[in-house]
Amino acid sequence: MLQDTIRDIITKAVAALTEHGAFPDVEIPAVEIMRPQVAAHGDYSTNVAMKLAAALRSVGLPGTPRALAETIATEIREMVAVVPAYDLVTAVEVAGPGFINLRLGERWLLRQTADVLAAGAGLGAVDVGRGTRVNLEFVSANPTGPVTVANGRGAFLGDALGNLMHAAGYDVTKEYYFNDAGGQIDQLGFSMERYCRFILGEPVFCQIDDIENEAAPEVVKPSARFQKGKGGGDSAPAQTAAKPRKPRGYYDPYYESVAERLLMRDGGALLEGPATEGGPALGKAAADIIMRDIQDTMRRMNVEFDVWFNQASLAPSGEIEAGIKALRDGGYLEERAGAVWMKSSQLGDDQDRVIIKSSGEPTYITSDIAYMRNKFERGFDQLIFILGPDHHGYIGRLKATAAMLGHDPERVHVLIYGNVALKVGGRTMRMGKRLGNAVTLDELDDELGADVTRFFYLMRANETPLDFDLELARKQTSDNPGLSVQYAHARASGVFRKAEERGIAPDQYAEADPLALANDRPDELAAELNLLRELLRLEEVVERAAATHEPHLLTAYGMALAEAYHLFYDTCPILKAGSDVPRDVQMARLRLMAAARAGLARTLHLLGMDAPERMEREAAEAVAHASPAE
RNA sequence: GGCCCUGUAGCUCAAUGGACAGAGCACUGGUCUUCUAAACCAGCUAUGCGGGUUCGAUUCCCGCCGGGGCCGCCA
Repeated sequence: MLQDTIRDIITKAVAALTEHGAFPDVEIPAVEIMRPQVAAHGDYSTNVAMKLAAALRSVGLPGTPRALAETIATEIREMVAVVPAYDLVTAVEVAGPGFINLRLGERWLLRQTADVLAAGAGLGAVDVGRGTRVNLEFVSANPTGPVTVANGRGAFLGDALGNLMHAAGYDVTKEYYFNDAGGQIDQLGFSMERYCRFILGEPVFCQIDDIENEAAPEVVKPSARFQKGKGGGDSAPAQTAAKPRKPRGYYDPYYESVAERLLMRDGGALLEGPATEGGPALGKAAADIIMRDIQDTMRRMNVEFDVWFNQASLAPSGEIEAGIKALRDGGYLEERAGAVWMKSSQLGDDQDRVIIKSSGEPTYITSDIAYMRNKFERGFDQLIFILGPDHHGYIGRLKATAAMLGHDPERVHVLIYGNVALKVGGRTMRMGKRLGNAVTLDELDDELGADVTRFFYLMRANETPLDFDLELARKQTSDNPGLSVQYAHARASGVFRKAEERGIAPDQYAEADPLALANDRPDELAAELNLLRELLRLEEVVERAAATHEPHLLTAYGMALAEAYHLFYDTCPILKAGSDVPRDVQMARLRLMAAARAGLARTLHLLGMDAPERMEREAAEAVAHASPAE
């Protein structure tokens, strides 16, 4: 990595000086490399002289940061002049309170065009992961309803993070855990039975009253069909402050469609079995349908999973028992008031947890234990959980569970993302399945398309709340920065189409000498070098985004790369009519543009987006016509 | 009450303890007979409050104020 070479140079220079006794005998601080925010400060910067000065001062020795910086800078200058591998640095300056700033050479930068192109689809790949086996679990929404805008955030975060970690050298398995067991499935069955009987024409209307007795009216919104005969009409949502009680079952037009499919598939046979009271069989069958819906949604959003894991598979395989036994053998279980508790609080959890109720039934926690044990047994070195904002209490419990299973809790990483709210008509509304106003990911996809939706989600830092302004996103599609990145790629593709029309074949510029650009006008050269700097930065972005689990760094990079590309495009003509570009410059720019296009494509693919060859402009015009300036 | 996240430009958000706090949108001007103007250029405005650590704090620590969330023998 470029950054490693820079670090190497500085470290070696300091070490050489220390060896020659240039510094008194103090502990040499670790070298930190920074990317200055201001271009005038060079490409890389280090504060090692200031750290060294502080170390000297602490033992009563003299030495100002700037003087030390000058000494180190002189050594670096000598090294880069002599060592061929260090020829990338051409300028070393001391600035400010004692920074040492390094600048990459223009000719060296221009030559990197070849490296970027040679990297191809592996551009930006690094190997900090060294094959570490990572299990990345995300979404894991319950199969009791469609994926919503809220829990959909995990889908994009997980998918993009998986891509990033893969590029950073990790062996990543992306996994979805279906909670297709337990009381919620029985509840699903309960409402399925009602819907099925309703569809079959059985008199179940009276049961609406049951529902409404169980929850505040605004919580339950049965479909219009289900509601007919009530004559209630649509009353304005009450401004209730009271927390509504959870209704038994799930009611919303979506569930009616599930019931319809259930009936088509099983012909209502499940309704007649003796075991339908409470609806476990119906619930399981409905969950199967919903799971397929969720998988369809994920496919539509281009979110890929390697493993779809079913909670229901754990009990038959004996893994639940094995998990409980593992905790018991570890001495972590205790009986209290007829229930079995795990003593997780001694391992950092907020509290102890019941794992077997006094009724003898296991809680869902036993499944979680068995599932984590299953993951470790599959040989994963790291487990990453991407969870919604209401799950922060899981962090301690999951880590404690790992510890109780005999693993280092540091191998468990829990990433909690921020709340998602929809902005409609300038008002932000909270959503939730239980508030009955959840917007699904499919609906968002219909409105905006998978790529725009994804970019919008990935622009924010994980923990930042996401206010999804649907109207703005819909109306301003053409201004969406994500599309700007795709447009940059499409624009580059257009140039190559044009080149082909002019009879310029790829092999004519494949070997072009990039140094032909060294004599360009200053503004042209600046745009070209700026573009190369951005392209070379991708590996640093990949490394950091993977290490910190922050895919939004890549979207920010994508915008910066697109901006650098657009500036290059506008400043440096190649085939533009009326431009008088020498042949060798033309070829070198085509080669550079090929590198830029590769970088844009790679960035888009890492984000999980398409890199389009062309983009139509109708959409933008339609928007312009739809909202004429007043 | 305990715990988690959060407060940066008019709005939505960035900023591995660094130098002059950046983008996008919005707004105001300028660039198309030209490789796609879905672009480019110029301009405007910000770290909630008070302490502390540090050569240096948006970042780390403490307190206050404000916003969101979680604290079941539900899953």
